[in-house]
Amino acid sequence: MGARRGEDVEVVTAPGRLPGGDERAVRERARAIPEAAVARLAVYLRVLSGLAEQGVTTIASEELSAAAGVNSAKLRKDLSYIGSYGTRGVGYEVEVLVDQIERILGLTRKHSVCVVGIGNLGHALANYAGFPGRGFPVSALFDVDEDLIGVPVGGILVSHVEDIPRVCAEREVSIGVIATPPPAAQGVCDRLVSAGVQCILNFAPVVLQVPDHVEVRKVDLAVEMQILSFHVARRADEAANADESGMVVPG
Amino acid sequence: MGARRGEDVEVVTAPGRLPGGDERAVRERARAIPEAAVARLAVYLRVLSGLAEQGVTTIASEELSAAAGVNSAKLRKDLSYIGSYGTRGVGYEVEVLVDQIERILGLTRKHSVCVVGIGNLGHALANYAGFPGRGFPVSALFDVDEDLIGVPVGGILVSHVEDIPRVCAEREVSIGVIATPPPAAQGVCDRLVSAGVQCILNFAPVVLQVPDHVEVRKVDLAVEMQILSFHVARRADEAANADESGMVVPG
DNA sequence: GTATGTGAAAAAGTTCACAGCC
DNA sequence: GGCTGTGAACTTTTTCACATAC
Repeated sequence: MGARRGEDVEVVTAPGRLPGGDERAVRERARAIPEAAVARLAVYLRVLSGLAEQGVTTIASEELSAAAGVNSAKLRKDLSYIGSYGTRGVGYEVEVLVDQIERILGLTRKHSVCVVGIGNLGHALANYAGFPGRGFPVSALFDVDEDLIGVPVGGILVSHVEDIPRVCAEREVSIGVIATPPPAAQGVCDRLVSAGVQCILNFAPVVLQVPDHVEVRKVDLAVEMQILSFHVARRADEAANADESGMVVPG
Repeated sequence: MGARRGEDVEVVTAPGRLPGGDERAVRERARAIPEAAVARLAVYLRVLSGLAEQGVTTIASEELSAAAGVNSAKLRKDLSYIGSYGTRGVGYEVEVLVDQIERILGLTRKHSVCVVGIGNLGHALANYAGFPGRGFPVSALFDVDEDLIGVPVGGILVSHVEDIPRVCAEREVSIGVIATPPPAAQGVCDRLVSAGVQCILNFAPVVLQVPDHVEVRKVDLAVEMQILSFHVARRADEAANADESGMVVPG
């Protein structure tokens, strides 16, 4: 990522420092993109794809950031993590950004997905044909319900949860989506992990315990609702306070 | 690396700084619970409710934090934002924490929810009878499809999107859930806002534009998948690098 | 003139470590 | 002894502001 620097700002290595691990740490850090920035890059990508479809070829940070709901400094900083692809005085070429973000996010390869738990939600997920933002083909479905096994959902036959290891290996599943009832989630997770799945998207309201090398992201409806509830409450408080211009709060 | 700030750089207020709004800002800050902590409080609440059901009456930060998937210092800090309800040398009373967290999150009152867009996902959401973590009754459903209007889903009749203002007012909806196709989302959002809904949970892959007083949270499948994809890719990179530096890669 | 890219400052969030209380 | 509560240290993330390039 050839950000060129006039001079090498040599890190004046303190003389007593770890010799071996240091360089690698530095390289890793240089390569590292903040987690928060990764999430936003995905958003920028979607906005950019939309723009490309509309025939927009060039865009300035100000405009792109507005469309993505962030401020322009943050957008530029985020983009700077992946390289320097803009033109000063002009802006960014939409197509270039799309390509670069896709590269960074690893979207140049396909990631097979399996969905475990074909209830209401699992059904909905399986039917998101090809999963939002193509590149994530759903290639296996699992449930424990005998009545569902062998039934096609969104074009894929449901397999039994017991077969997770075999089926996931065969179909090279790299991402597992858990949409089971809470009590089943940890067990399913363990099976996925032992099947070699390294990334899990968890919709079950449970905190999954996984080994370090497995990445879990969770989507938690109850938590989201409660956060909103908190904001409703706070707003009510603020309104009350504004009213009184100050003092409050009994235990 | 030498940038330590050992001594108190006394904040000699630069004479050019805003003096007026300062006090209020300070007071607000003192009262404020970090956004990140709010999300975790909701998780603690769930874990605690489970414990209470199992008859556990007292728990130490170490154990509770393990169950919630965070470290104990963070847990204690988070709890400290809502008050001091623990006993040194002992731990926390489960019931007390449940009550206090519920109070802070505003769960002592009910929040009526409406779901807009009764497709696969909306259907699943509407059927989450009473919504995860009771206290969020679904009290209205909306769609544009004439064939759906008047049909009961999860016990509630679907209304037309045009009726959002009237129905939301009647049923005192305080949280709107958007599960429409992307192109419809902003329009629906505008309607919800004009109906006085101040909190929105958005499942549509669009960045919603709302006035400042409206709180939006989004659940974005595509983004979640892409973040996982990023981690798959990074892992692959790391494996390649480790290879280079002579490490043994596990199968 | 205009808009990027980026050090440096500020803010937010996390972890440490230990005084204080049981 | 054991565990909470919390200032202080540290880390990460965001914002500022401007040199740099077109």
